[in-house]
Amino acid sequence: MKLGKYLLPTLREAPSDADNVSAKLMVRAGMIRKLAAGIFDWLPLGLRVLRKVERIVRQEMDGIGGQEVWLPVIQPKELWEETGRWGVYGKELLRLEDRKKAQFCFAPTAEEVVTDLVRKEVRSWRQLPLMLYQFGLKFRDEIRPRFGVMRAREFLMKDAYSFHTDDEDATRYYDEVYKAYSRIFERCGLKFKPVEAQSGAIGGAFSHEFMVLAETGEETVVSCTKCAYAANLERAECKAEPPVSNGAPQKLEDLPTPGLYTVADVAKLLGASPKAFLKTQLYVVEGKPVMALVRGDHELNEAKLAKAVGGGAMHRASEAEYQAIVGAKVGFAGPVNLPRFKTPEGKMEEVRIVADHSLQGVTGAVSGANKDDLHLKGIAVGRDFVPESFADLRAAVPEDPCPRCGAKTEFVKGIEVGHVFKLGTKYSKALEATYLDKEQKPQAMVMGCYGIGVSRVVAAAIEQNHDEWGIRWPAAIAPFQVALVPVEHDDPAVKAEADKLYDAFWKAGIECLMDDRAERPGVRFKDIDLIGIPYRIVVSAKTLAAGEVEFKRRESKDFERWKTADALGALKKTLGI
RNA sequence: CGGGGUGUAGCUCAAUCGGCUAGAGCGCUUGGUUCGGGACCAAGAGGCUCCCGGUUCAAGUCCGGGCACCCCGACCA
Repeated sequence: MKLGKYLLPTLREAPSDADNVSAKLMVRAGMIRKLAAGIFDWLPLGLRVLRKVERIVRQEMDGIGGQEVWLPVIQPKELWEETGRWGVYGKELLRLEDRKKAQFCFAPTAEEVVTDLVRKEVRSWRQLPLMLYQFGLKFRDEIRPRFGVMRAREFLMKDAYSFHTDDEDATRYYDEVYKAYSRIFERCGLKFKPVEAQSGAIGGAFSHEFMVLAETGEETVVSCTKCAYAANLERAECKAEPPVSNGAPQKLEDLPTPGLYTVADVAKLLGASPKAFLKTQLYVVEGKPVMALVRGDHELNEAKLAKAVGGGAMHRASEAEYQAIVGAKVGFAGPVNLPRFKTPEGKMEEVRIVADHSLQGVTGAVSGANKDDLHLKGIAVGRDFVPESFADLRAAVPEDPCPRCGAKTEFVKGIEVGHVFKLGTKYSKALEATYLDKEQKPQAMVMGCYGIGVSRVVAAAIEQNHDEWGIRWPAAIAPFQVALVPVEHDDPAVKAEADKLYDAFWKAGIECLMDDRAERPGVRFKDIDLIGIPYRIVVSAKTLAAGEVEFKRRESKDFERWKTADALGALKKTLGI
């Protein structure tokens, strides 16, 4: 490719709305342009990188027996109603209507469609296992798109779905995909870490996320400094701690606390540690109130709470809901003497109480009294109230030991680029995707699903590989392998040599970008650095006089001189081909 | 969806208390001098000042309404 006619609009300054390093650099390097919030044009240079990543992913998917398909982005409502997700997916699902008023959505994922295809076309155990994958445009109407293509609304995803006769085979295959994912991110030149994850809206038994480690990542990973344990903070387990000792069991007593509604305020009044408190938070799950309790010095983890209460639509109680449930101002709720509530059907029911497992056996605790300006002290868990269950409810902190080996943990930031789920039979049962086993009995297929944010990988690679001058592409995903810069563009000898090398490189299968613009050398060097081409060859009258060209690596300040006749061979050696 | 902020040339930004023909730098075009790390000189092109309405002799500037974008909190590859 020659730059003179290549659509590569590089910018000296980043637009003010580009909000992180990769977004700024992608815009400056002429890879992308923003069309609307979370929606981007991909220009030729950006698309080349995207395709490079895509090719690596495709090779690895094919390598584990995947078969590429192409599924619709416009999907009928009926299919989504069969799995119940039309109702639960929420506003993130972009819904559309055709001229006949039929309802559709723009694909945010494709479990429904692929399972529908398989249920119609696969009947026998002999056809399993089967893995189908695609590169598909996805649209998720994110509340707040940001960070360029890293959290876009429209993005390119590789989504893969596997179908198995039984759980054992699905688990075996999950492991194969896991390994293939590791190879993909390695080949892309990324420093990454697979971590245990929440399965979220897609559902399923267990899952892992692949995190690209970068300071600017949005995810927090809890990682053991000794063993292999790593988990998304949302999911990081906390071991039950022995009950804090607050002295001998005490009588339950009123504790007037006018205007003091935070744990910190009341602790100060009492001169007690926040550990002696039962921190109370109210949620509404499937329309019914739930009280969640953690120790005063801990924070609640909503994802864990959701799991503990059995899933379903959940939101934190609003101020009005809170007051209706406990009959007191916010800050004065507690598990003791909690009033019953009236269900929509008019029945009176106890409010469900779930407590963090570190609260088991605690005595002498303090909590709200469900009356304005009043707390209770001397609470004994189990004596004064009995929670429905004890569970791991709190958010992990860096001080927590590793739940596997007990060693020190650390928190690191990551960008989620891939996610593997073991789905089980959630979708196959809902959509009746069955096969006939050897005894001619219909059985639900066991499924797995596996995603990679292809466009996000591009941004993540930049977050991890850049310097003050611009991008530094890992060789495997660089848009071009080498840049060729003829310094004196109007010198016939220089031009002839550059053209000769350019042709020879392409003939040898080396992707070469020649900057033949009539710009001053400095401008062209800056642009080549900005767009991050790994290697640069400069042809100038000066070096040509010695029958040489100059070679430089993007990450290095040093130059090499190559004889023009050896340039192709030397470059091939550098590229390992 | 709450809370905060910003919309002026392709990009980054000015424009005093409401007052003259809305400016600068970069980029773009033409000519010239330059030519190994974002050169210089000269001449140009380029604006529904986000949109609609209002106040005023006068609105980029004030008021009302909308829209877009960005930032801080709940979802996800």
